[in-house]
Amino acid sequence: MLDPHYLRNHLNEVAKALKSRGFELDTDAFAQLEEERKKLQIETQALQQERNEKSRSIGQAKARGENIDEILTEVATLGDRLKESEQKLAKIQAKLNDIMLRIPNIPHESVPFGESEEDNVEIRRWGEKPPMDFEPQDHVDIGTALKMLDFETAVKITSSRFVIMKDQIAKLHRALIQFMLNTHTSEHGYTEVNVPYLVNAESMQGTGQLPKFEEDLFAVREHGFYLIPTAEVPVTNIVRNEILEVGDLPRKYVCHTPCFRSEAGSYGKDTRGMIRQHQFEKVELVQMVRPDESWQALEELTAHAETILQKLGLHYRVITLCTGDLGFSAAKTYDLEVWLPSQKTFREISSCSNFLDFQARRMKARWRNPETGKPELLHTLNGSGLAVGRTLLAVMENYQDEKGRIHIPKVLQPYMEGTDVID
RNA sequence: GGAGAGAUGGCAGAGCGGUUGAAUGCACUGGUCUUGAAAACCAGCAAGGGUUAAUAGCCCUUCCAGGGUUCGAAUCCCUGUCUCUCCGCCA
Repeated sequence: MLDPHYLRNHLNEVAKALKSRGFELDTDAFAQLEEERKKLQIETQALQQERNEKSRSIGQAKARGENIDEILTEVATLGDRLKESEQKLAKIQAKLNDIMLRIPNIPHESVPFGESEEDNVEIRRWGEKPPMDFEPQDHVDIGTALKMLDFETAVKITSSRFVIMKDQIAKLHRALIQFMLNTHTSEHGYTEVNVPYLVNAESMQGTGQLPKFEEDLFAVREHGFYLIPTAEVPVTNIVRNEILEVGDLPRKYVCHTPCFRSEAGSYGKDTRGMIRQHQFEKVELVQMVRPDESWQALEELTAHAETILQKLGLHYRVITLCTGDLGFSAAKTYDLEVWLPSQKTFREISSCSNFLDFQARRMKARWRNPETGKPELLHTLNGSGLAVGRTLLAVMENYQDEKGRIHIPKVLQPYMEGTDVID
């Protein structure tokens, strides 16, 4: 959520910035609602003040043993007027709040302007394409031939966009998780957490999935829970409604969870293989930091995610998302894209974002600034470190040989009990 | 799932329907004392919002959440959520 104060006073400026990411803010309607709110709020508070004063004088008169009939008649209609005013105000505040919750974050000034992913800007590359003097297969063909990926049975059990991993592929998948968690905890200073996979609506609102993106989520409606689309939701909400002391910052969490996405609206997109599944696993990095440290934290967090790709020896590039491709809550996002030989292109494997105080304001996540002594909103960041399913297929494709075998990167071999090739 | 108890400031913990936004302790901040620290003593210290140029005043809201009773609710009533104890079930 944007700062309501700031929005009110810089309405046109904000509207212009939001337009760069394709969001139209109806400034006239907002300004009018805001004016109404102001009038009603002043009126309501004046009535409340009057009630408080009269009630207090009744109490005092009674204590002195005086007659209170006169004051009581004065107050007779006050209750009804106040109630009416309060209800009107509540209604308009709810309306404004709903609007506020649906306004995306303002892109940071360093974010390149653009309309779609076409306009994203590559900022660096690492590594090289693996040399292959044969036509590379995709992970579906490799995994199916090995009888270690089974899409058909998963359809029987559930539906499309699910998969069954078996044997050495399942183990490789598990090895990747362990490797990522160990790297981030031992080398990057993150604290490992294990969190609920079902969350309530407040948590979803806190990180920005609700109210606007309900159709992207799976829900357990009879309990009012949602399946998490990313560990970002439960992990970031750890600090919801908290005031952290300065010594408690930064908080750096790493968390492995399954992620559940309905993929509404992506019909026909990436239908083959494990690129886009309803259920996939991810190791997520989440940071809560002092506001003056968040931009540096974004660079560090991105580097932490990159470390995984580097240790795995996977060729990748880093891009800055342009204004039009930016996610709802993010002020700036770097995507890591890994090379996929079968598609002869780079595909997203991590997304690292600074949300500034956008999520923190929704969550009331604060820290006590020792300079002012007052609670202030903190900044939140997160990034995949990495998406495990996509990393798995990147390893399968980049480390395949002409016989359809998969060679295991050195760093993973200890997690594979010494296995160096899957065949 | 059944029975009972509870939910108050960063934490612990009082609180008669009427200056209670809330005693007290801890923590924290400032000061005195001290070579320094500790201790002791003194003082300060909830959050959110409105108005405003203002981090000045003034005002409003908030004692789990949502309703209700009342001129007035932390205090009374109803509903929900959560926590704890016991029983049942269970990885």
